[in-house]
Amino acid sequence: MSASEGGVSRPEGSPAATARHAVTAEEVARRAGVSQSAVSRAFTPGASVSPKTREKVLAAARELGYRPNAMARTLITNRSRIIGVVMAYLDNMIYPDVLEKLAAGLQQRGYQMLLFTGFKDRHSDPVFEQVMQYRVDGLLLASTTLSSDLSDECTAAGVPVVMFNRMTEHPLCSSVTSDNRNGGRQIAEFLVAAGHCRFAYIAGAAISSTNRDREAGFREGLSRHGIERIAYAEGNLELADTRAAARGLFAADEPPDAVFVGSDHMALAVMEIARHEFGLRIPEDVSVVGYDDVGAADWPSFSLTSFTLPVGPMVDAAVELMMEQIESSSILSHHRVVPGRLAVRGSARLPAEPVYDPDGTLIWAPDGME
Amino acid sequence: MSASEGGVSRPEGSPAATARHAVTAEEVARRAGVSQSAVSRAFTPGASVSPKTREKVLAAARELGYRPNAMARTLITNRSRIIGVVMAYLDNMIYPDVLEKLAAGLQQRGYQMLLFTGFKDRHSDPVFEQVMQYRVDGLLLASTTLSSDLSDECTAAGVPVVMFNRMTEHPLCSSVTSDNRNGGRQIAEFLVAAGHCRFAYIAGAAISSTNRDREAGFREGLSRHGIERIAYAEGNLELADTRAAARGLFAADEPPDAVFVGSDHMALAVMEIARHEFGLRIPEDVSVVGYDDVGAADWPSFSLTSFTLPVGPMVDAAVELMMEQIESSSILSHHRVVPGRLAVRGSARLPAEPVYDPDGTLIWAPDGME
DNA sequence: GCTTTTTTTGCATGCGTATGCAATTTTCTG
DNA sequence: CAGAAAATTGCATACGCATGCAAAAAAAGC
Repeated sequence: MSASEGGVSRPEGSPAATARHAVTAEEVARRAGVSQSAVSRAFTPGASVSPKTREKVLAAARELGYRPNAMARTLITNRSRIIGVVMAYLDNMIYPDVLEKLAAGLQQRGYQMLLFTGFKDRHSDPVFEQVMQYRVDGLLLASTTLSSDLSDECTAAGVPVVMFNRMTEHPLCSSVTSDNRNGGRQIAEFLVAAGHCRFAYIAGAAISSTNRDREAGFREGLSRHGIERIAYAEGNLELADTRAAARGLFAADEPPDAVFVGSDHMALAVMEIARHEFGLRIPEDVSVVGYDDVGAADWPSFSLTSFTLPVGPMVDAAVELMMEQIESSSILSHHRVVPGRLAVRGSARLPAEPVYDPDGTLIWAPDGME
Repeated sequence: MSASEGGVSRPEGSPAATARHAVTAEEVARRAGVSQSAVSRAFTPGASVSPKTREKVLAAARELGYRPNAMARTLITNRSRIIGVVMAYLDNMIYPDVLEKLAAGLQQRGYQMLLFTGFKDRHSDPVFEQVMQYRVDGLLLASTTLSSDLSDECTAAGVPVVMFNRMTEHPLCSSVTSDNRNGGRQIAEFLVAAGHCRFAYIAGAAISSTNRDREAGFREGLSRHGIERIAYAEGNLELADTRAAARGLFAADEPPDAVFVGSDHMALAVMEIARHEFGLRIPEDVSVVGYDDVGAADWPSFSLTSFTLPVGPMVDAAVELMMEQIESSSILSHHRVVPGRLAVRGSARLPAEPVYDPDGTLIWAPDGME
């Protein structure tokens, strides 16, 4: 018996025995006295097996520590039960939330998640090859887009693509977004009603549909009130850029008295700059409104007025859209827009009167009114 | 030709043609006029193929849109090149960061990540079966632990387990943690040096090794100065619980003048409560110190003094540990502790003199001193 | 040019499972 | 209890690829 050091850490060269031989259905079959087919069927819901054999099989499986090999199954069924999830970055606090809810939703339907992330800035194309080699049953893209070519390849391979929080003009993708345009417009209405006159918009990823729609809605809303001059800067979803953008706006000759920031993630940074670098009071000196309604928006320090990104319903919609396509093995092109609402808090001045959308829906009313 | 509606959304019943027949190595072989083996070799780095045939194969593959089937390969090689990552929740902002860096690190080495998350509170055991069916080459557990039985099962299956930010007494797991104990102690030294006298500790997950070590270090440090009475409450890593814990502490007859909160995630919530519910000034009335040094700790609104969780180096260590075990197909039990340092900001009163650890290392010095 | 050595290639097989089909057993019907 | 119908079972095969082995081709040595 070799002397062995005490303590919790073993020396490098003393690996535990490594069998690395997984138990197969064959072995279970032998043990249970049935055929391999029987074992397979015992593990396939709805297959034709008598309760008696199923029991025998399950018992043998338990004894041997058998676990069906998902890879082998995939080879036969042509279904991996894996969804490829591409999420370039996770900075924006909504994405961890999305990830959790998504995982739960997929898990519940027996699907797993192959995650691709951590390649901020860059395009998704490089990871595409990898994803496809694993024969994912579907592809969910969040915080990123796919080139048109690759999208075609998915279609050719029969892999449905669902874009989350991004639209695409590509004809064979589905997408789930919040009501960005309406959100932008309602924020405009709200700010105008509060009597603001110098507006600014800080963009997220300028090329993304999400940003485009929020901005378009905002401009549309202001335009209805004859306001066309809107200070503009790009935060690019990066905190550093956002801070620079905010500094530029607040340092201007006529600084804005109302800023709509394309996402809460950036809006919080803008608030910090306004207060601590420019000594501005919020909302007395400047109103700040965000979009997404992340958890921190509700913290007293920020109390950020924000338009809700309904993560739960959006994830549900995305999962449904995905499952629908997988189960019917057909590529659809549905675009689901999930409504949100303006969460009014303290970072923006309150209007004196109720505010209505052009279509007549109530955006906000003072306590006790309407 | 059937009439088709215009617009971006197609009616439900009009799926695109779905081939769902992936190109196989066989087909590529035929097209290139070689054997299937040749195709396989053309795609296997280091295999024996002449440049000429490789070119022919690659050309044919490109024309047909061939992509090796990772599942089939796994079946043969017994290597999935997939790491199962279990991360019960992502609330704590360090975890999205971990996820990004981990994905990047694994990707770089040709590995993918099968993510399991979104089952807050519950144990990891239920998802375990799922993970194992996909024949992951390794298992990384963060923000969760595995029962001893399951850990054994991994060993039996030859799957290395690396715990991230958690230790385990199980003999056949590896782990990577920050220097929790030292962190806790340095924080104690720092607070004592600043002249505090009524201390409190708010725990994260009371059962976790991470919390245990941070707390032990903190108590040890205070004990060195004869301080044994420490107010205690559990935040349980949940914001709601944390707020309740903070309320309890600040509402006490003798509220603490220095609070060490087991993680920044909770510490920020504690600051909010202190300021906005109790009107306390930080650090004049109470010092708050956290652990992790998340991004928001550096925001001016918080300026949270915190002990660094060195995410980058920790992830690197975890990946290395994993690869080492996979490549040698042996289960090791290494425990790596990555050092951090106290990031001193404004949420805790500053000592007048430099602060040293018992072992002599400098924890902090006033500007211009030492 | 011919033998020896090295490189390249194809053949055949197996990885672990699902499933159509035919054989067998069980259940039902009268 | 016999016969028909239904349920269960095993056999054989295929999924797409990697790899040992032997055959063939190319390169090297003389």
